[in-house]
Amino acid sequence: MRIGELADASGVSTRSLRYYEEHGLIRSERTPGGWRDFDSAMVERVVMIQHLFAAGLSSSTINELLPCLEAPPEERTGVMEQLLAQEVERLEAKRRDIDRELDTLRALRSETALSVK
DNA sequence: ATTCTGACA
DNA sequence: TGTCAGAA
Repeated sequence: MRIGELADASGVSTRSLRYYEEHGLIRSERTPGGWRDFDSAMVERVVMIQHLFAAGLSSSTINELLPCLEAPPEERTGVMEQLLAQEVERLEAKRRDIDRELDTLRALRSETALSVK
């Protein structure tokens, strides 16, 4: 299938599909005319990648994760569990940062409110 | 009409 | 990531 068809089938823009390929997340054949030719089975893989990006993972992390997700459960090593645990930790740290920022802003706002009255 | 690459008021 | 250009 061509890139436009894959885009329609997966809901991922052609721009993103080319980006995925640039970063080695997906592969494609080329027609004599130079057009990308994807296997229709690529649809689910692309959707998976989209979800991982939405979770804030980097393309390099996704690249490490994909082999694990596609390998049969028996062959899955602990790297997947380790990577995911690491991402969870990263997001929790980010949340703590945001909470800190909220505290300082709320404190500043209450001070400001008092002086304006 | 569709895709390709490269670039960004 | 969108989008536009210029070419195929």
